Amino acid sequence: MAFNIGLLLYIPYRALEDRVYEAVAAAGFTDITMAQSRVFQRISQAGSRVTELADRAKVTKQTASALVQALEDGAYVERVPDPTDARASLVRVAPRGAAATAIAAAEIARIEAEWRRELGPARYDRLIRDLEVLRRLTDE
Amino acid sequence: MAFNIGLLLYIPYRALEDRVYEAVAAAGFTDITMAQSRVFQRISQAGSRVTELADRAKVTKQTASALVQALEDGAYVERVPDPTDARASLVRVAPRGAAATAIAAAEIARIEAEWRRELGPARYDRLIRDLEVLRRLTDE
DNA sequence: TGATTCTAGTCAGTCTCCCTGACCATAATC
DNA sequence: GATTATGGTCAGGGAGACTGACTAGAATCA
Repeated sequence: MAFNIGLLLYIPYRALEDRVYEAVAAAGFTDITMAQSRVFQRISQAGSRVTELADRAKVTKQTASALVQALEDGAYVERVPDPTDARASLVRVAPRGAAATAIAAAEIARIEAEWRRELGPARYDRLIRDLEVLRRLTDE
Repeated sequence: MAFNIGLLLYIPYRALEDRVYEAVAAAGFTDITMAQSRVFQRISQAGSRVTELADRAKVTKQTASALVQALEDGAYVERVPDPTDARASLVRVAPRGAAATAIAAAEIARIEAEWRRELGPARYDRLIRDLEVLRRLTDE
């Protein structure tokens, strides 16, 4: 079986996501889904609008809206009115969301350490830089 | 916004998949979905069993079975009885599937050429090798 | 200013994906 | 020969994501 670059990107991605998801669930955050976390990851420090999250996660705003609603129901995020636009609201990470983020970050750090050990630090850092180039190219 | 390695893998992957999907659809193969193509990609030359495809694509065999059924309905694959096991059948790529594969492969080649140009050939090849290491590590 | 157009977001409906649980038929094991 | 394991399907359900239609407020422009 020949692996194209797509699969080479996808397989480690999927493995990482699965492990993070399990770690977060094991810590008691069992009411969060991957789709929700993909949106969640894109919330900026100052708070993000639903439309903004939809664009970044490349889903429709209806989908983003439903995912944010579920995150809000689970107390992972909170919505506050946007002071600059009465139509909009800002989605912000709530304390419970921050707690889950900490668990996820710890697991990601663990995985990165494993991968870094496997490839060697220099090669790993280079890989990150190269992927960053592709990210900029494709994440317009 | 800080990008963890997960997002750095996911964003280019997603961009590539979207482009390939669009190219395939533009060539007239509009009745195929991404989930179907993820299973399709894992069919080996000699034919693969449904259970095997499920394992490789990391979905349940029920899911794989339904996706193979849809691919069969669209004439992308065909199922033949497995001569070595009366319970099993072998899923094989059918002519229409091969035609769609050719379109997809051409688009992937185009994207790879762009990425190779962007990174430079040596750096690109190195990236592929590094990703292959991660793939082996995570695709047990 | 007032009318038009644009934008943020929701509601409703539908389809696909993917899961769990139950089950059947054949194969492997003891 | 009985039990257990494996390949696969059927049924049912929840989540994700889409399109289309709509409301409220913002921006534009005549």
